[in-house]
Amino acid sequence: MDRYDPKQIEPRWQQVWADEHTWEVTNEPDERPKAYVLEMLPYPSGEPHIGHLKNYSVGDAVAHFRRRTGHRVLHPMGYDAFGLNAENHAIKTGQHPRESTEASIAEFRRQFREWGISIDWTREFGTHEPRYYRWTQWIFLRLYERGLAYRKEAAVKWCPKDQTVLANEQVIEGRCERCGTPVEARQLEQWFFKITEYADRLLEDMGEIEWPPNVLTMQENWIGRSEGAEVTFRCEELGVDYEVFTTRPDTLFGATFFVMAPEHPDVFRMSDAPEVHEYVNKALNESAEERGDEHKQKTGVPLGRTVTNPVNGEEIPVFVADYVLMEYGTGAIMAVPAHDERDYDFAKVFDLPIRPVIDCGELPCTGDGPLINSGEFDGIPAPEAKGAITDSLGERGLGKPTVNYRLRDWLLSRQRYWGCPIPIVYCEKCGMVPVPEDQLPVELPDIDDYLPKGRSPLAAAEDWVHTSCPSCGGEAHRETDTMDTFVDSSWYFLRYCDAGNDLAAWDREVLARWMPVDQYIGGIEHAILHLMYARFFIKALADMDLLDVQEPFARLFTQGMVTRGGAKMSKTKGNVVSPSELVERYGADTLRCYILYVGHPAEGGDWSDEGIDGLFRFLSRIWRAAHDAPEGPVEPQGEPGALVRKAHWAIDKVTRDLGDRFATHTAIAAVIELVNEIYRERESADPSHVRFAIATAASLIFPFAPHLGSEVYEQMTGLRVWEEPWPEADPSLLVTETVALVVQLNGKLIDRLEAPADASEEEQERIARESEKLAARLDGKEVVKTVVVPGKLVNFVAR
RNA sequence: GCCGAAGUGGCGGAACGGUAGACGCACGCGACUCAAAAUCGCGCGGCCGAGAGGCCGUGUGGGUUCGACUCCCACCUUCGGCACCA
Repeated sequence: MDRYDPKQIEPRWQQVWADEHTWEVTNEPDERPKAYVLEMLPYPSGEPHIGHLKNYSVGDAVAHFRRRTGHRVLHPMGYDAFGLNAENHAIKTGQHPRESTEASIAEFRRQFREWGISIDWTREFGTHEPRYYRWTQWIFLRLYERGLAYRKEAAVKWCPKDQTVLANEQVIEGRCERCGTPVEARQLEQWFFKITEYADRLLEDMGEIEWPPNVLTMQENWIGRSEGAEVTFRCEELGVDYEVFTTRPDTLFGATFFVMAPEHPDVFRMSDAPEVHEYVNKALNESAEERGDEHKQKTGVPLGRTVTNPVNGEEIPVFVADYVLMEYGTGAIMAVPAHDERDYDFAKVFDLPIRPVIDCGELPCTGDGPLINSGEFDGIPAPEAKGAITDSLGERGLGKPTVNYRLRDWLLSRQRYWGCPIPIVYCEKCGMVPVPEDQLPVELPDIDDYLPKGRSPLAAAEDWVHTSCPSCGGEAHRETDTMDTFVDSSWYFLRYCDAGNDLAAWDREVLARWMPVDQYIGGIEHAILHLMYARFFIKALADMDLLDVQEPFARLFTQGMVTRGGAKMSKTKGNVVSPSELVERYGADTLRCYILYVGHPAEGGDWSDEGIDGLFRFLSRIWRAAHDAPEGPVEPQGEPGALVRKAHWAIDKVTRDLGDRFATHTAIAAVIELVNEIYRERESADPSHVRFAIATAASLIFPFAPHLGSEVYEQMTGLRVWEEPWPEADPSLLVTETVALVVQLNGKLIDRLEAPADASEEEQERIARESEKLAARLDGKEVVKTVVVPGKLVNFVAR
């Protein structure tokens, strides 16, 4: 071999790592600190794309770095295997989702090996395997026992194309997250997880995790906690009290009407008029998109009734209007047109009184100011008045402080086939009965027709559906909905810790040895969905005394999305970049380095393979330097020269970039600089220095290009680089004897002079004053001030 | 509309308030070669200048500072999240 040939190098090292089980770790404790490094598990559909390569390249660099800095690293892999893609494929082709999914898994596995990712394969599983989903069902039953999984009829989001309900989190701008179809509202009985019970703890515990602030903010906004008051408006004619939620009890005196959502159960009780029925029906049949259009003019119908404003006894008219949402607050609002834009618009359309009660400028104004037209509260600043008015209502039993959330409970049932069955049976006598633990898993039966028909395709598997009641033995039928795939991925990281355990989902002690995940790595698109669900699961399981952590992921790194032509890669758009061709052409090491070099991995960007040649050249240069290297020891002999200093500089730079800030791009750039220096100095420097620099370059590039790193390091030292500790920079070699002292005049660079690195401020100033350029530029001007930055520069301020 | 991030050469991108453009791509020149590729070396923000050198330059306008890509204020543009949430 006389040129760098990844086709020879890469398979050889992959074989070594497979044969020797290099990346496997046991669950036995040892003296090293643990590090659980995890990338989000892939959703196996087709073959991996370049975004996967980026994700696992980042994670692998971290895993290697942690291993070589003395950690016992857990770095496992699995597959989020249930889901709609495989099922839709089955509808088209008749191929069982299991077959297409497992074919895809085989391809992902093959490529992960081809990329040289350092995975402990003994812990691998797919979430569609009964040995895994048995425990997903077990967790469901624990949540059920605790009242955290429940069935309820509610207005839910329905995707007419996928023929299934969706969680709120899976509706993006009124459309189905998966297929983009506008969703419809339906009144259905469904399974929910009570994530709202954890809203406050999901917020509070954000202080305990090191996550990107934008992700925390997104979750915070999603949870949408707002403090306010619950206020009672009584309808005397009906003799019914209606509660409303408001964040602005200070504006109560300005409430001039009252509005109910079309879904509010009491609308027809208020008025049975035909126009009311017509309006409600129309609103209910509108898509979320149509109804939510912000430019739409306000519509509504008066209900011919009044309710009493509790602060002043005023009778105000009641309307039904679709701008009020049933799912937030109580589904009814007090309307304050002077201080709420929506109420203002509505009042304008229906010519309702607009009464300012806060002196805050032009109406409608939502800001603060002193109260007016508010009786005894006049003059009080609005923020203060909130409490005062709420207290005064409280004394009369007509209001109290309360907190509301935007977050809704997690709707987890899906009317689809390819998912984890919900382990519940319905018995005519006993009602809803959980499947006993020893009868798990409830296995997914094979069926012929995958086409959804508004109910789960499982309902057609009659032999499977008909069963006996675990409680009384009588006739019963199984739940035919399956679980949202986000349930599967909300606990997979726990299973990796104890993947082979057939007796339990995990052994608590083993779990305690690995959890929490020290470094989690994945796409920003999961900022809310997966990352919030998993946090909820861990908290719920901790409350059941089943594990010992409160947060699953101690540190999170979100990589930016790789796009193509400005769009997210997808098979339907036909813009997927497949890594396998590029690996074929350049080798995995080049591609891995390239994707980590084009920019900080947290940044997204449009894919272009321009520049990949440069990284191939760079790795070739390392290889060739080693190939042509002189014989001898790798320990630098004699006085360390520029090359040895450069090597230590690179060690320091890569260590800081990788350890502190995931700056893989500047870390690789530092190794490139070192290699450039090797080429400049290799004729003139001491041979041992050259050898040391080459071995150092191999050692530093190893986390990014593990095959080449191993190859060159072995060639130079006879050792296996992954068994060697991470190099340490010698601080004495990071400083030089002389520095280029910058001379500035009024903050502008005018000269550079050589000065001793340890020169005192006075000496520095004296040296700088001798600058000929300074003298020429000063030209009679007077220096009025001198600023000295030790070891760096001297700035003369002159007029 | 609200919240957040970002605007730097032809391109991807560097730069604890202290030498703007590291490193790579593309491009140009040279060496090697019969030649080409590969490789090795050099150059490469703009303007003026034969050169030495000078002036301008980090989205726009202001401010703080001896000194601002970096901090503050306003604006413009792009991207991401949320969006009739009371």
